[in-house]
Amino acid sequence: MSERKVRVRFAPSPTGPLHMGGVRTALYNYLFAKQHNGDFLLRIEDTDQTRLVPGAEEYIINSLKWCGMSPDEGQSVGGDYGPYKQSERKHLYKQYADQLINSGHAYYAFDTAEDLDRVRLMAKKAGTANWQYNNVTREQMKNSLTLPAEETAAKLAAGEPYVIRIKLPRNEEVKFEDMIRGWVSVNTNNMDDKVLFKSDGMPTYHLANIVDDHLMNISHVIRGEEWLPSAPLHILMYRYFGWEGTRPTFAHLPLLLKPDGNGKLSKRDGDRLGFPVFPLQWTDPETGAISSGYKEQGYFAEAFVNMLAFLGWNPGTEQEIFSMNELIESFNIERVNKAGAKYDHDKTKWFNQQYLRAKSNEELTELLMPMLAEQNISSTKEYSSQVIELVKERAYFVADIITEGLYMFEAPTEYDEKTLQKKWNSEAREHVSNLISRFSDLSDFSSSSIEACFSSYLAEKETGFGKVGPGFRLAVTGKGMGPSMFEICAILGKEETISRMQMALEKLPV
RNA sequence: GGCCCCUUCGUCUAUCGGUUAGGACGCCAGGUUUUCAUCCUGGAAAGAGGAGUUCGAUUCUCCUAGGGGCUGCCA
Repeated sequence: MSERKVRVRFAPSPTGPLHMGGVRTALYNYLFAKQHNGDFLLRIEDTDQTRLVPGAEEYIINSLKWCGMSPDEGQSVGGDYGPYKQSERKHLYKQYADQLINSGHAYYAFDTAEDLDRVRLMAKKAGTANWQYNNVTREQMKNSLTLPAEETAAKLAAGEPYVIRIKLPRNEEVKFEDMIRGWVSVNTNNMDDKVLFKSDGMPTYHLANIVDDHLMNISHVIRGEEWLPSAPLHILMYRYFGWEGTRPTFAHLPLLLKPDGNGKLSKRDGDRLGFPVFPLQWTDPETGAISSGYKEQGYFAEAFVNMLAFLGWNPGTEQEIFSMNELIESFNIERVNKAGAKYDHDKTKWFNQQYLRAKSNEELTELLMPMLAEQNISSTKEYSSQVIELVKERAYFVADIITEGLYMFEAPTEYDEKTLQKKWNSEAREHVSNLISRFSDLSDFSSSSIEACFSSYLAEKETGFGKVGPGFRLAVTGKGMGPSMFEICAILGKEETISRMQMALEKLPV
């Protein structure tokens, strides 16, 4: 049973940007494939031509790429089972729908959309629950089951629009084993005769999905829980097609939920709650509205992926930081939780911080240099690296190094108001002035040397750090808090430090 | 409404019948720090409720409640 090569697919619909829930589904597919030396495919499910959004397909591909989950096969990469976009496979599906009609498992239905609307409306008015086209109501509808054969033939010959619906049996228990949920069972009386083939000549998800998974030799279907209710339908379809022997194993993933309130995480929650829901920034092609992305917000792809992996799965150990390779090794689909998980943005930030700290100063320098250039801040790699070492511990994002330590690159242009009022007085000015001359005499302007000089000054004046420190910091950095002043000054250098102190004395009268 | 799935600290979760119910995020307190951040130490914080099975249930079964999903010629 386990000789079959693992082949999984991520099959998004290009109706908009892929959100983080979708990315996690892709991730679990990817991890499962890689740990079994299998294939990870990307198939674009664009059977609903009315909902296509320009740029969405490209966005999906770019998102997977950013996350480090390149498909082995699929749209944009090719492979032996292409094409990998359903609209390009359109010609394939009709024959399979016909096969089901011929075997008595499907039928033509001629009810128009308006007919159905009317019936549903009437049912609603009559106070009955949602009307369904099922093994009871189909008797009252216009289809090849109720119409005389000649009339059906005539309608088809006349080119009258029709759909093909599956014909579900009455009162049959459909059971299947889900890798995550165990046995799931549904009675066909609670299911409806889903449309398999639409009047526009395109298959619906249900048909295209089953046909393609079969044709592409998919071994495991790992998808979101929203598909669980239609899984029994799919099970039945595999049976009716005679493909039960190679039917993929199913795994339905728990959903990602809103951090507050109820419901699944949706595209709107990001703006409402102040965090991105998309991996990459997205510009709506129609409205021009911009939705922020994790990448643009400064998250490392590894941190984003690590966070997503832990939303619904854990290794059972206390390790939380996992590289993609470690995830591939440790992932176990049977350890995926059943219940939905609320997204926690604080935890995401924490993950990013962990990754930031794990990076070497060299790596961070490479990331920082272009950001500095963008802001027209000139600096050498060597100098930047020193600043990184200094402020790294207080940063969550690479950009924080600039916002936290801007004064390391540029002399302050403004001074913290609160510190100014509380700590800047004639005494503080006096100390700064005195320190200027002390510093001028220093030949060794290292952190320890500055500290020694500073300490002896305090001793001499018989005063404490609290009397001198804040004004000193304000003069040099413009801030009321920050890293060690001695290290700041050592990195800035003697000349710059003294010049800033002099500037403060000029600009900040008491 | 119907059907299906789910239910341990605020959040993500560990526990595969016997534990002082563990960890992480966040929060609080103390320590370190001239300051802030970091870091260290400590703390508060959970088995939805009710039956049953069992010597013993967070763990197994059932019921109730709550949450989620689906209920389209959308995926």
